[in-house]
Amino acid sequence: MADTVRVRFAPSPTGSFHVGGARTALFNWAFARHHKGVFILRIEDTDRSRSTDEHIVQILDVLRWLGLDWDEGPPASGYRQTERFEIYRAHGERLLADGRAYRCRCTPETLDALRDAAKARKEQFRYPGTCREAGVPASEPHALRLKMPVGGQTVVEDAILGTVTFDNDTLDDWILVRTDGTPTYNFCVVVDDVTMKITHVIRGNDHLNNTPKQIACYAALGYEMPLFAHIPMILAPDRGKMSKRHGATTVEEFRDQGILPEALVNYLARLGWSHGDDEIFSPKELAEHFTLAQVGKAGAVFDREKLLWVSLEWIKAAAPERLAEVLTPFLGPALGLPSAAGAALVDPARLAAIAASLKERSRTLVEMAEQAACYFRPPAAYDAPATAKFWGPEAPHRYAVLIKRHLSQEAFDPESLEGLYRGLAAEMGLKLVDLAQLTRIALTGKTASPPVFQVAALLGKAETIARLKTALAAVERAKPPLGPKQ
RNA sequence: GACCCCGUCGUCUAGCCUGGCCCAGGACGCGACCCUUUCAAGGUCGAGACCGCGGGUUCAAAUCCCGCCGGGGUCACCA
Repeated sequence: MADTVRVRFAPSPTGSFHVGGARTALFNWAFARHHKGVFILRIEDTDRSRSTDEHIVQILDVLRWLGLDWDEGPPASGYRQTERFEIYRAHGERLLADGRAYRCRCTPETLDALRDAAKARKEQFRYPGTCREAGVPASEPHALRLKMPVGGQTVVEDAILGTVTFDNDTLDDWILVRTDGTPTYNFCVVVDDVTMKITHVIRGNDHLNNTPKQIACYAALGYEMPLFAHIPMILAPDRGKMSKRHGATTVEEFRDQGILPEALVNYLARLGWSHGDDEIFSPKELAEHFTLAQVGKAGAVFDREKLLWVSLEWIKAAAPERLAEVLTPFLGPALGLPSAAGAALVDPARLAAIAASLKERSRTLVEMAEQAACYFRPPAAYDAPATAKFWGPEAPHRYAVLIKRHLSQEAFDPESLEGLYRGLAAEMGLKLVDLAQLTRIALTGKTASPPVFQVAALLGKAETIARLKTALAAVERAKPPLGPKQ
């Protein structure tokens, strides 16, 4: 390919950042990186009433969080449509001067009436071209319309869908510039893509029907067309549109749920794209393998379960130090404290060790933080099924022995502790599990936790013994010892 | 309604272009077993798709052709 690949992601800042948008951004990014091209971020904020600066900031934040770095775009100027009105105006004038566009004085009311009439006759409405040859003078209020070709067909050679054909007679003279002088979306897109020298337009399937209109605009302007690639939509489990009703839909929500960015990127990539039987891809591998030819045509249902699996895979693969860092903000909330409180709770090294003990049993950082609670405070209560099963008549005696042995235990690392327990179990004629579960309940309040010896080591000798004593007191309260021990 | 797109296990998908290696492979989820101080993780095995339906073409079709049905998208002086 002689020319450098230039692609863009062009969100409109009118709402929160949807995962569908994230995937479109991702495919563009991966395509650009794969071809050593340029990834451009452009803000489509022509809709001034709905566009807000907060949404723009949000878009930049999310893209950075996802690791989808752009080569051109904000904060540099010139990448927001509101900054580019002069360019659109000039192109509109040129089309008018070339006779490729014309002034139209039909009012929205007139058009609505025509639309209703067409609907009553069960016909599809198309602008009848009333002003096409009317030579409406500039002095009159007017919109600018593009002269669409009459008869024939417009063919879209889509990199994903193949050849898509539209009859020109189903297309009408659409509005380039409104009566108030503002350019319409379809016009801006064409002008922007052309002036930014976009080579491949990779966008959602919902834009396919805009494509023939835009192609006519490229032709009228005398510009070369980019290649188009329309990617399939992301669907809800009922195969409809994804909405809040189905749970999380925005990138921020997944971030708040404790999904790692590379996990979300990985999952989104596999929604509609594949590389053989491979499932796990780092962003770098994505860039390496991504091709439009391997993007599917059918819509893909968003499956939260699989996302969680991918998330677990990335948590398992993450370095403990990194986990400690990203886990910190989740700690406070998990302990019922303000989110800022988490940072003061532990030093990074200890938190890294904690994260390491939790990584293969946490699908999200939220789950990890919840499971980490036992490292920061004694159990608030003992799980009822657990005590029912393990706090038998012999429990007080065993706790007493455990406390005594822990007191005389010097080395408090997992291996030494395991040795202590194994020796003790043999001595008492018990299975390791009989002792281990008692300690686990004392330490965590539950029957499920990371390996107990690891938990005890992380807690330290003093805290471990304190919790064993608390548990002993609790068993005795619940079930007074039966006669003399031994 | 018109136009456009899509249709392989519940879900994501490989295979389709260049028919036979596919009575369809992988992954998630599900079930069983193994491992094991618990839960996970890991390992092994299993259930699960008449390749939307119906016709063709062909010695041979998930793969090519036609029709149908189903789903989705778009039909603004919104983006």
